[in-house]
Amino acid sequence: MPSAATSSDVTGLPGGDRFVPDHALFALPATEIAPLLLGGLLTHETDAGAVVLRITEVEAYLGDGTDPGSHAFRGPTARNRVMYGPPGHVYVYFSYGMHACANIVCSPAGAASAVLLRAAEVIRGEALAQSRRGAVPARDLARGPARLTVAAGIRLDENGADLLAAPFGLELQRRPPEPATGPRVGVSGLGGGAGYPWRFWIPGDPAVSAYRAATRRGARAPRRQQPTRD
DNA sequence: TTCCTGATTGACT
DNA sequence: GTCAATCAGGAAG
Repeated sequence: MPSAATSSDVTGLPGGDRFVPDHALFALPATEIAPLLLGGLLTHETDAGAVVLRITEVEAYLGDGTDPGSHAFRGPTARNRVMYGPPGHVYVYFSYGMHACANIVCSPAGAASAVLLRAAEVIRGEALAQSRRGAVPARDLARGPARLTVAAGIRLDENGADLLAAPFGLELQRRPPEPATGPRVGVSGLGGGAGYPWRFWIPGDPAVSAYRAATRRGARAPRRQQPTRD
């Protein structure tokens, strides 16, 4: 169990038996860290103010070469180098040409495991999150990995930042809720399906993203061709 | 160097 | 339910 003994209450929110984890906790494998994050409070502060999220859904990705769904499956690259760094830091990556998604680096440095933050509930800074996300229902503000980063104001240039130091902050529940588990969302091939039930969420929580299996886009319109001159 | 794929989302039918 | 937007990473040649 983590050594942090007292709840310094970085969020100032009342209630809950919570503690501030230290970096040593994140040296555990991602599959062990992931369920511990459920119900935890993630704070991110910018000049515009702070947003506090209650984490409702996460996914674990291993970097030991056995997880084909992991960005680290093929070894270190410029993009995933943060995954190979010290645990307890934030790995933010650019996805689908338009979205940023946030992970927490787990396991000892070099192991390249991470936990993807898939969904959360905004419990403080709702107006700020609304200003970033537009007029959407409160439960949808951070329901989805890209939505979560937008609502919290997490930027790509914060890739590699320490999750346990400003502008971030994290409090975990001493007794996290019993998680539901299932296949990871959008992970195709061997990395998805029942063989990798490393998606964890709070059962019945409205701020959990909908499951979407990996989709292949074989029927998509032809890609833009180089213009032909004639 | 070229081309395809993807840990997504929101608009549209 | 389907589909397009958009770009970095990585495989293939």
